[in-house]
Amino acid sequence: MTNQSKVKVYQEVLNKIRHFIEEHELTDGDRLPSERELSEQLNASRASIREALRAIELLGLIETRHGEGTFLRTYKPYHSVELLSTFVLREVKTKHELLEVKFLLEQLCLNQLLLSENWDPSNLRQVLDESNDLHTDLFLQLFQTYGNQLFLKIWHLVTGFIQSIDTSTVKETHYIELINLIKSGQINQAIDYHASIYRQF
Amino acid sequence: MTNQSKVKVYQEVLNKIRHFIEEHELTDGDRLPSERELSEQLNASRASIREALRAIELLGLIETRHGEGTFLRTYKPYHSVELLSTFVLREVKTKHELLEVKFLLEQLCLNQLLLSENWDPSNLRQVLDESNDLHTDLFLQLFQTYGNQLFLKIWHLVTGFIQSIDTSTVKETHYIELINLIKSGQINQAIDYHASIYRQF
DNA sequence: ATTCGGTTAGTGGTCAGACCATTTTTTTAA
DNA sequence: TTAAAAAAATGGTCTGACCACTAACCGAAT
Repeated sequence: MTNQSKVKVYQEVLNKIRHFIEEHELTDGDRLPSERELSEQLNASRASIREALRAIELLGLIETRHGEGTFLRTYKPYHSVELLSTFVLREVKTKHELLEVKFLLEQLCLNQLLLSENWDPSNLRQVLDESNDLHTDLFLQLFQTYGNQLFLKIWHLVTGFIQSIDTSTVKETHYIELINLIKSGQINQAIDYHASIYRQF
Repeated sequence: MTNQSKVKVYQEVLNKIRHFIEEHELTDGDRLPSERELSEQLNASRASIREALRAIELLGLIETRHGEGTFLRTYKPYHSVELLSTFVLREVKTKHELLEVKFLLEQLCLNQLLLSENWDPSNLRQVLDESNDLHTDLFLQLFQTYGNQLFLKIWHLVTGFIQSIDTSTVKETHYIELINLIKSGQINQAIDYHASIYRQF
């Protein structure tokens, strides 16, 4: 007898929905049959249909609109990252590791920007003047400049976690100095300075 | 009036479960309260509880055993792979972002190992000989060697998502070469070689 | 006292049906 | 013709029921 024989209804439903999408060649924005229709067509209770839909909704594969229906949606792999991270981090939540990863990501971002030829650091918006959290807003802008959404998302996530367990802040003057180094094009010095800021932890 | 105001019950439940896990410091293998208990404690119907649990089950965060209960489980990014791949094959931009982040994380790992003085690359286990996925197993070992759990988990997460949308593999010989470079201590060359592997994408 | 076997309580798995909230469509009335 | 009202369709949620599986309990035979 096989060990993992029992396949749950909602799993079956997922497969059938998959096939349905392939058969009908549905793409982004297209509407799936209603939950009640699916219930009949796939021979499962509406509760099971919903369990399946809720699962792929959390994955970010569909979007539901009350009163309208269920729609395919552009897949965003990092849709559920927030949720995942909370679970993933439950054993790992040491302050040191968080800070280290955050630092490494930021340094990596600076390095990558340094390597890209068409980056003009002087374009950094002056909006930073009105910022309450210079560090976060500065790197938010840097990550956005680099352009990789996932990269930004991961950093943002780590940053959020740190702020929830550690409220210590760094003197603003440090970041003003860092910003000046960046804007004047001295990226290597900026990277060193950035590292020095973290060394105090 | 806000547009996305309505938060669904199952999403609330997910948050509450998250908090529960953190409060009670549950870890892999620990049991969650039964669905009926959760239903009472979290003030939601069992149906909603199940929608939440099914969702994170699909993500691979929990495991349910009929007649026993619901248990936390080591996160397995490979879990929902087949499902995702069918949905995801369109939309290339995110794939590129995923690959880029994966590459950057790996390069970062190599770089950090290079910087650490007490690392002896010759200690790389030969177990890799029996590997089905040289790349993954190699870097799994490297990340473990570096020792930052969070760093490893993030990489693992990204890797899992990538495998769900891209089954293309790289010739084993490339990794044998890479491993040789690492083991012989030529880390800088290894980093270059690693980059060259990714350039083909 | 020990062991075997059945009973029972707890748990996840599934379903049917009801009602609400929101949106769309249809019908009705001005 | 048009605007308001009603109806239908759809997702959101809850309740209660029943089944299948597991583990713990308990009594009877050894």
